[in-house]
Amino acid sequence: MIQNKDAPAARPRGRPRKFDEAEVLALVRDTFWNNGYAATSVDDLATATGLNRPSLYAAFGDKHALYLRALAENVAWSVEGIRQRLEGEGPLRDTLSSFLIEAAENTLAGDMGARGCFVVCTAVTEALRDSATRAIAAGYVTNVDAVFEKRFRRSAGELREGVDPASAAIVASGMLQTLAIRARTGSDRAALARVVEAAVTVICGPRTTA
Amino acid sequence: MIQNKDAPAARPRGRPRKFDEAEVLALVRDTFWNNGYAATSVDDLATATGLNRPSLYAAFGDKHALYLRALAENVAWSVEGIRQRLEGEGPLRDTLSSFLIEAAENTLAGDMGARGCFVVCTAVTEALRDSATRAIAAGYVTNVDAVFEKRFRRSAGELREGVDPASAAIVASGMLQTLAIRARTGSDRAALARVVEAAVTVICGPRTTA
DNA sequence: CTTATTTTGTATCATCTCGCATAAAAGCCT
DNA sequence: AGGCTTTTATGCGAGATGATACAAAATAAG
Repeated sequence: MIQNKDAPAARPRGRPRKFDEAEVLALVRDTFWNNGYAATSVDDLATATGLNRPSLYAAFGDKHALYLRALAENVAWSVEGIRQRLEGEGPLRDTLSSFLIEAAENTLAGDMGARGCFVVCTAVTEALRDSATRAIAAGYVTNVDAVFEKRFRRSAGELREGVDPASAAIVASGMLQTLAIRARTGSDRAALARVVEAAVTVICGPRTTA
Repeated sequence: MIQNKDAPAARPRGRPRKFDEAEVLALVRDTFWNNGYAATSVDDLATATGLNRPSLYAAFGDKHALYLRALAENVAWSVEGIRQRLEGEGPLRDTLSSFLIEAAENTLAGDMGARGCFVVCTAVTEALRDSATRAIAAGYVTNVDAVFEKRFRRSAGELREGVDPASAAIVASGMLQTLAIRARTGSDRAALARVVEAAVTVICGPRTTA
């Protein structure tokens, strides 16, 4: 009873790991994100993480399991991030606009250049051959739609007339995807800003509407 | 002068080819389209086309050149197809709606399942590492935007109030992309129809507006 | 018929890739 | 200290992959 019961896992048993699992997963995710699943070799992952292949296999399973894990975590993290950034109490137009601008900024990030969205720009390619990847990607699409719809339902009065929350959500979701695609294909910040402006306009109406 | 001057290339010189270049390119394109660039081996292409590797190399260059060629042709064909399908004289809403429904139908096609759009669902992944692919994909995005914008400018009066042709084009282009992404991740025909309906509504206004 | 030219098809080569076997290392427990 | 357990690190092996060499085949030109 002198021992605390929620210590940091109490040092398991054998030789301690030299890596942090979350950190390694982030590096793995970034590598897959940059190159896609098929073009990433396990060697690439080992180099990127500083681990050697057997350590990767022991900790996470094979390449496919590693990809699915990184993808699933990214989806969960991403959907939750969207939810949080939309929950503000201000005018819907402002919330949506600043959310999309921040999203655009995220798609422009990346150590090799604008990398877009992990799901949209890498998982979609694999989705046809790999049903597990497809399922996770489908979950992303569905959940993003749902998050937008829930938020829009709360402020349904601020949507353009005749645009129901579900439709607005589909459009917002689609515009989020096009931001990623455009960033990865070379669109610059100004071009993405025009995308954001267009999205906000069709969802909330023209700016000088008040 | 007895010889015609526009005969079918007048039989070049040596042993004749046993394949049609356009047919082979279509099969190559389908293979890349299904699996993406990185996951497609030259062996896969040889099997799909019925040619052997040396014939492929001799006729088209290496795998990368083959991909770029298939991609570029698909972009040109695709952009031109969009342009043609939008040029009708009827109400913009109807033209846009039936165009998008047909586009949705196309994204659902594919011998392995709904394959989406060649550019959006395969080239985007490679775009970060490969500048040639990125350039072609960027050209697709830019040209689709331009085609939509031109069409919308012609019927600017049928756009929702406050939505300029350029913004409408960005939204239409983005919704076309999301159709591809959704199809490839498993959305069914009904779900895509809702996407089309949402797109038409935000661009042309609610249906009962007349 | 012979020669030149081009394509086909088999075989080959060097490299990459995945996944694992094996032994050394590093920490716990008694 | 000695044993137990888990991780690390080197290395290996079967197979895939990209690309080419080379000879046989097929056709036009002379």
